[in-house]
Amino acid sequence: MSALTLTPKALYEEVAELLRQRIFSNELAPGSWIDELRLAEAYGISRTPLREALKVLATEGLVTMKVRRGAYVTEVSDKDQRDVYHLLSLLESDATGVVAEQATEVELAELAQLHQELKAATQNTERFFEINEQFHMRLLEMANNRWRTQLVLDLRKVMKLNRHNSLFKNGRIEESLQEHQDIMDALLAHDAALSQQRMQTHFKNGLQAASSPLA
Amino acid sequence: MSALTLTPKALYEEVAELLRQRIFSNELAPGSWIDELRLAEAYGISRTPLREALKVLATEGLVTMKVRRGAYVTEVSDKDQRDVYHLLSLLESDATGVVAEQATEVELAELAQLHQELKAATQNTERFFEINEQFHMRLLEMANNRWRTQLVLDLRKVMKLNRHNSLFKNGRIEESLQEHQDIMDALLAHDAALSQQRMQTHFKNGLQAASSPLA
DNA sequence: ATTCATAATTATGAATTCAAAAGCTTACTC
DNA sequence: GAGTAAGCTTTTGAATTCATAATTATGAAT
Repeated sequence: MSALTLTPKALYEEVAELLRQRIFSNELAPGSWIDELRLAEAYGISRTPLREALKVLATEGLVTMKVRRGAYVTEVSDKDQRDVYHLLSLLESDATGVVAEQATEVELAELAQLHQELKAATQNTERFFEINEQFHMRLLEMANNRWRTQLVLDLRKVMKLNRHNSLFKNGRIEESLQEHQDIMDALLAHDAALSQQRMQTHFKNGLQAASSPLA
Repeated sequence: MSALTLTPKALYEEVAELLRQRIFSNELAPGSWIDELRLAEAYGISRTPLREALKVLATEGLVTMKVRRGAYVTEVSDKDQRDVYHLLSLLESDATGVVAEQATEVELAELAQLHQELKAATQNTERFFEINEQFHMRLLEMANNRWRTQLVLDLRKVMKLNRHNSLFKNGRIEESLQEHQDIMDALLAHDAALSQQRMQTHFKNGLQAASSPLA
């Protein structure tokens, strides 16, 4: 028997997630205004939960609210992009240090497993990207600070506002994989400082790879 | 002629701020449920903007929403407290390094001025706390990364959920002031690494001072 | 007296309605 | 033809209304 309706997520939450998807897919482009009536009708709901969702997205920074004008998708400048990326680097490197120190062998084995899957996915950009994100998020969870995990989740959302993120500089995937290998090695050796430093390098290289900050 | 109604803040924003105040003042204690009808009546508004405000606070982490149950003030455990504090230390130290490198002499003079005011306020705990916060926030703004500033703002809100934060271990004010002096010196010398490290020390000592993490 | 079932009450979630501001169209002036 | 003002339309903001889940109260049975 399957557990249906475990916690029937609130409607406004579901709508918020739908909107995020449309924003990340660029269907709702940065700078474009959000038509409440049109969207509510399209989703077959009233404006009330939609407006609640918009306020959540505004707090996350994905949309900007103007009084009596409505909401538009936030435009992130190149500087914003770099600023957010800097914070991701800071937070995730810190988390990596914690994991190197505190993770159990079982947890490290799980990361190693994800790393293996990553290795196997170098031919499939989409899948590589996906597993890469899994690896990063799983590591964060192991670092066991829900606030940091939440911050990183939110910041990654903002990064996704820029569409050309999913493109890759030539050879970046191989480079990225090697960096992951280096990180993995340092983690398995429980070397906190080295793990942290290598994660930092990983991010630094990701930024230099013009348009693929998240791999 | 004064500029009234510059941007007549949205009602839900004003309500959110009122709720934050009540939460920080412990009038709405952690764990207690929020009665929408009662509050809306008390504020003389309908439930709609109140509910929007609650969703914002939920995204900030100040309240927790349970489907079909409503919202209650988030309870932050000791671990949460430490976790959030760790992130504040990380983010603010990083900002301090940036300021040491990039701040103009005019900006540093402004910080020095705030430091002087801090020095003059050691007899007034309330005021010391206030200026201390001003110093930290002004420094953050100078570090010029609006995303980091926002994160710190949100995290500091969460810290304020714990009431006994405003108490001070004996002698902590003098200690804190000296640490600020050390930070100020390093900043004026444009020594990024040292500034950063001293800010980290400042936070570390703040945590050890049992119940006064933010000074 | 305690427990369980059912009815009444209350509170939340969401749709609908209403008010008012912003934007747009049209017509008029120069 | 450009500019402006009046009125019309659209859209947002907020109150109200409605539906339903959750809680509390009531009462019967063991």
